[in-house]
Amino acid sequence: MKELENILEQLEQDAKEEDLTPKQAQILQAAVEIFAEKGYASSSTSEIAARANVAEGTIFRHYKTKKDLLISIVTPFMTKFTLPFFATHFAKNVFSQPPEEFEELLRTLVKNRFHFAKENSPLLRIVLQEIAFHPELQEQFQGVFTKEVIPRFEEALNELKSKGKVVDFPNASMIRMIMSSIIGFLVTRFILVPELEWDDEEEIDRTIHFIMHGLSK
Amino acid sequence: MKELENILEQLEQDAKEEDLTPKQAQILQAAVEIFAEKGYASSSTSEIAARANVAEGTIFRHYKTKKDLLISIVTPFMTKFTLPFFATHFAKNVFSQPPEEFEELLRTLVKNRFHFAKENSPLLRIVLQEIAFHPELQEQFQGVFTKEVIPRFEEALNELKSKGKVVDFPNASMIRMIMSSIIGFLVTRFILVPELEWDDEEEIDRTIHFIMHGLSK
Amino acid sequence: MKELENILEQLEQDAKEEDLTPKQAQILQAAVEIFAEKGYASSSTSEIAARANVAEGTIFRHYKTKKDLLISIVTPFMTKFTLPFFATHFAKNVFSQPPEEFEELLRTLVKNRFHFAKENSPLLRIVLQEIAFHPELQEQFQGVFTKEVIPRFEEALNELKSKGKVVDFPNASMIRMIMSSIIGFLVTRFILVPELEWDDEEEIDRTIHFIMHGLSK
Amino acid sequence: MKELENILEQLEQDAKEEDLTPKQAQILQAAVEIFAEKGYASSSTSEIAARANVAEGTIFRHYKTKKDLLISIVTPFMTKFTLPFFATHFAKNVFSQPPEEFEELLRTLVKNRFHFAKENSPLLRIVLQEIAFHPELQEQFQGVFTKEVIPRFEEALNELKSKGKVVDFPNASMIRMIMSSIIGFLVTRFILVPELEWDDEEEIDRTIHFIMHGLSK
DNA sequence: GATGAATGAGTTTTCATTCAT
DNA sequence: AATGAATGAAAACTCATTCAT
Repeated sequence: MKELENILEQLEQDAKEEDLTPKQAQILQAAVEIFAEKGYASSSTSEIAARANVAEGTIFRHYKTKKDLLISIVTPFMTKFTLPFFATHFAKNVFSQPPEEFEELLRTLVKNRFHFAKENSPLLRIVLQEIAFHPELQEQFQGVFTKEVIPRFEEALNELKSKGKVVDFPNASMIRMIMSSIIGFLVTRFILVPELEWDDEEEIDRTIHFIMHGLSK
Repeated sequence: MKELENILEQLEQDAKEEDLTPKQAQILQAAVEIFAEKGYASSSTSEIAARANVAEGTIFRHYKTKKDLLISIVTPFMTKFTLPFFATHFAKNVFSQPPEEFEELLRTLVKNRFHFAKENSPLLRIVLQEIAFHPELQEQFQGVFTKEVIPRFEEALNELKSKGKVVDFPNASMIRMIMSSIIGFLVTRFILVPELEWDDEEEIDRTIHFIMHGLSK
Repeated sequence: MKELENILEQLEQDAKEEDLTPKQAQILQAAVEIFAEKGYASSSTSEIAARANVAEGTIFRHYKTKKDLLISIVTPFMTKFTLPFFATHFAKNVFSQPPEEFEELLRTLVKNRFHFAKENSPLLRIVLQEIAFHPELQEQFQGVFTKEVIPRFEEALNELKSKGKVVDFPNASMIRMIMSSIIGFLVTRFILVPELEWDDEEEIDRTIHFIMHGLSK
Repeated sequence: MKELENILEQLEQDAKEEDLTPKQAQILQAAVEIFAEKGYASSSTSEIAARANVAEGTIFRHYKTKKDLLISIVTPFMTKFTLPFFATHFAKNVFSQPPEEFEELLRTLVKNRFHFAKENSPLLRIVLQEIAFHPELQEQFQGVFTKEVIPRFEEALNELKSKGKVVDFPNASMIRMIMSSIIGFLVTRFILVPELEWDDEEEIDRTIHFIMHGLSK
């Protein structure tokens, strides 16, 4: 069972491998599109059924409620987006490296998430819009974020601080700045003005520059 | 007719000055609260009416549609939030000043918007959530932003670049970075974790530091 | 107090002579227009108020209910339209005359009602549409019609029959035929295709011809 | 799939043959009754639902709007009522026949439409009341009437005129007179005073007499 | 007399969900 | 598994009428 970056393609694959029935995959596809277009609350299950070429009842055979459908869509995205923030295949002690290493790591991370966002921008949109209103999603996110992302960030930042390579701000502030810059970039790139001609390589570099200099003493 | 920073207090004032009937002010109050809590699409006019102590029909006497109500709430906020980004009371040629001046300007700007956001955080929330789904709001924002904010930013950035004080990135990128940092801060401060004990002065300074260093060569 | 054929002009006159306040006249005017356009049930008092340049409450100061307003409009029209079907100024024994006289009488009658309909086509329209649904109107009409119109028709028809000038159908049938022809003409002329270029004189003559020959043996 | 004259019975048949669900047929039945009683604008979908023993939502599953329901009711009636005015099963050149033939044709036509009106008087009522207010209905009627009815009438009238059998009025006038007489009869018979004891055969003959003599020189 | 804000009962319409087939 | 007709609760919205000013 191959793992794919594009969650929608993953769906098709899952369908073939019978993790999902084909109808189920169609439903998820349609739901992602429609949720992204109009938001969860303004999307109707009947419209989703229509776009999925499926009877209205079929949705509820697979997902007990509409909310269930949302969660089934958002959960895998959230884990896949957040988890590999410092993915397991990075060297364990990547942060004991000199700061150029940190920059390099950051660059990899950003490129990484960049491609993921590119492949899944409707999902990114859904998460950003809906997380505010669904405690279930917040908890999920909270869990993954505080358990996986924060600790690794802190590890890295503490290391850098101890070497005097970065300014001595609270970790929370620094993480916020880094995340704001990255998410601000992704949102602008894929949601606000995706129609622009972007030089993505350059823009990533600029964002890295901004973060690295921003954190310097 | 005094102008108030807090848009909700402004409502009460407007009501007294008969720009608005008292019921109308109650409706707006209630709508802001409920829209912020559950989002526009999940808010029902009947709930708004109940919270406002008003008959449901009364809402529609003053606002032809529910969407109308949203727009009546968001429009004044958007202009007041965006317009004074570089308010007219700043010295006209503030940007011909040395870069310390820019930093000072930025600090004023951030404090400025910080207080506005503090006073109006439910409105900030509403705008961020709803702008994605309502073309009317997008246009309004677009208009005010490209006409008022962008040109002044560009003026300042060009000046700084010509003096070699900042890195030579496209203006659009730089504006995005600055805005991401500010908005990321405001959102974290007032929406994501408002319950935290924040040292606001310090945090503003850190954010300024991050932006100024981030833009340096 | 002059009596006018055009009921709307009559309104203005009444207003001047203080039978009606000016606002009241405006209300009636507006109501006639709107009732004729969309029908009683689909007309809203607020729209009437708007078109009359009057506050919503003002309507109800003069007419206790919306239905009241309808009746105030329809009643004078109905009496004026039906009553003079064989007006009092016709010679009492007009029907003891030879049949050429009947034809002449019919012609006068039709021209008469023709001009009245021309002046008051919106009212004609309102009556035709609404009489079906309002027992009050039906009673009124019934009263005037069976008391004033039928007896005179019968008188005339009996006379003609006794002279062998017309076919011997039941009076009810004959009245129906005559009325269908006249109303069919008026409705076509003023309601169905008023935009056509009509040669009214000719058309009236044709209608008379049709009725007279139709009733002949 | 038999074709029935009574549109309501047709509904039941359609229901059995699964053109319509049973609930759908109940809805149409109830709607016809209620529209006829109180008029379209004064009928509420909730009352229709109640009379049809159906949830209100069920109406909207089958008919997108209340107007849609009206149109679904009126359209088949209008075609069935108007189309066979000179039905295709009449001999093609029926009008090249001597005038007795025309009278016979007219008689068939009237009896024809008489029975149809008898079976469907509520529908007749609805059409007469509502056509004035719904452009959609007007267009439909216009279409069918000018395409099917008028040309055949004209053909017949021209033939009769050329033979000097009838008076030389414009066709439009003659058609109006004929139609007024027929519709005036049907309306009186089935809508205005259906409770009367009518001798229908006789009354049809009288109406034919009236028309034929009316059109004579 | 005139106003127009306010009402609340009623209207059309939507929609997630159920269930018999 | 899949369908789609049916539901009923709730949504947005309308409107005749009242009433304080």
